[in-house]
Amino acid sequence: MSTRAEKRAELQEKLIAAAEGLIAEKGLLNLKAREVTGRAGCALGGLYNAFDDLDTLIVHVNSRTLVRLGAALKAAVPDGAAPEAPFQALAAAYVDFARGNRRLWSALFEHRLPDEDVDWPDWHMKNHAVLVEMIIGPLAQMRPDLPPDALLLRARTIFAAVHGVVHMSMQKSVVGVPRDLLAGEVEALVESLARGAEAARGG
Amino acid sequence: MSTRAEKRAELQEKLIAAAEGLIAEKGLLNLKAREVTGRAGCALGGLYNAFDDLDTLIVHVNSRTLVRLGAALKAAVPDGAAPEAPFQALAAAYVDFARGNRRLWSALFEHRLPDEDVDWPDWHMKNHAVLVEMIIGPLAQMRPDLPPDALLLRARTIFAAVHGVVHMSMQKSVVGVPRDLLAGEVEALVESLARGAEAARGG
DNA sequence: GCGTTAACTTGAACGCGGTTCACTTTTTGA
DNA sequence: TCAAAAAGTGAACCGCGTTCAAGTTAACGC
Repeated sequence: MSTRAEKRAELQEKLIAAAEGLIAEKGLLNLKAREVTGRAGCALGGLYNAFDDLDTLIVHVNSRTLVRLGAALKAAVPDGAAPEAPFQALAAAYVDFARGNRRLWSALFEHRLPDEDVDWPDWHMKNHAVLVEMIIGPLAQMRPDLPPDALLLRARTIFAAVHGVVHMSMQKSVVGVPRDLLAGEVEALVESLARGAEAARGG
Repeated sequence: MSTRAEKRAELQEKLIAAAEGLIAEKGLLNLKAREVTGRAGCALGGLYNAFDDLDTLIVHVNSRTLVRLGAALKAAVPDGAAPEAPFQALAAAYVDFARGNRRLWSALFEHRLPDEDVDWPDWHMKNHAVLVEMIIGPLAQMRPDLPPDALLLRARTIFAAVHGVVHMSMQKSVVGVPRDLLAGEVEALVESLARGAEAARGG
């Protein structure tokens, strides 16, 4: 009976669940190691043989959130490919997810690694890529003139543009769009982008 | 001789300058009270009779950055009003400022107040508003059909969209546009938005 | 089984860093 | 010139991430 690896995995799971719950309740900024281990039912030090440090634990929570977000986006576009509709569906689903998972979603972008120039683990980057990959398909249909690398680039830009509007609205930033008008503004933005793409393909 | 207010103002100025320099060099995350007061030439406690706390000092640095940013944007649009040119000029100036003041610019958006639901001082909100107000003028020319409040809303959306692209590119976010391609992508985005607005005015 | 070893668990202790505080020095107003 | 108020000072406080020495438990060869 290899209880060793099992118990380790169990503890990791409990810690991730505890951290996830605490972030959802109180925000990433108020996440404390002692509270996480308390809720997970282990000693303070236990965190540090399950994970390298608190940051790593947060990355795991974020990856889990990204998986859920990816699933929500996939569910939003019904696979029957129409030319422009997927954009609006994706954007709307993104807004919905952000609103329905405010603090966990914020944690995705609030979290910074302590050292500015070391980068994230590969598997986490892969999870992030999902966000952009969903856009590439529909975009390729609208812009058959663009080569693959330009498509990827443009997809990132489109994602970042939509994300920017959502992000500034969600943190009640001074210049953000009021929350109840967010969906409408994102829709207008996406329509603009779609029209712009249309025009660019033609010209 | 009223040295009282003078010396207080001098110390505040030295603290702001010190914090500004340290943020520019090492980033907001690495700003330490002891280092600030050290550089400003006062004791640790001195910070706390010049400002309420370190957060307040950071807000002052940020406001100063916003003023510089506002000036850079104003300088970019030559006051001779053309219909679409100002958008590209503003966006390009925004990109330039962000690139040329990376850490101070990042600090504008990284900084969070400890309590999630108390809001910023009025004067700081006013400084922030500048970002959006610059957009309203040109936008009003392109969209004479929109009433003032809709213009303000749409200006916020446009700002947030451009900002989002710049932001994700500047922090080397996983899904961000590579830095050297940023200017081009922002230009393409703004062109899309402009075309979209054009089309919307017509229809 | 049994002993040895390696891994895990634990909570006290460490170190960093923002904030406070008792104390001294300076400025103010009469 | 003097009492009261303000500002300056740095040691001490405290929250919090991380480490560590000690005790406990699983793993594996015999």
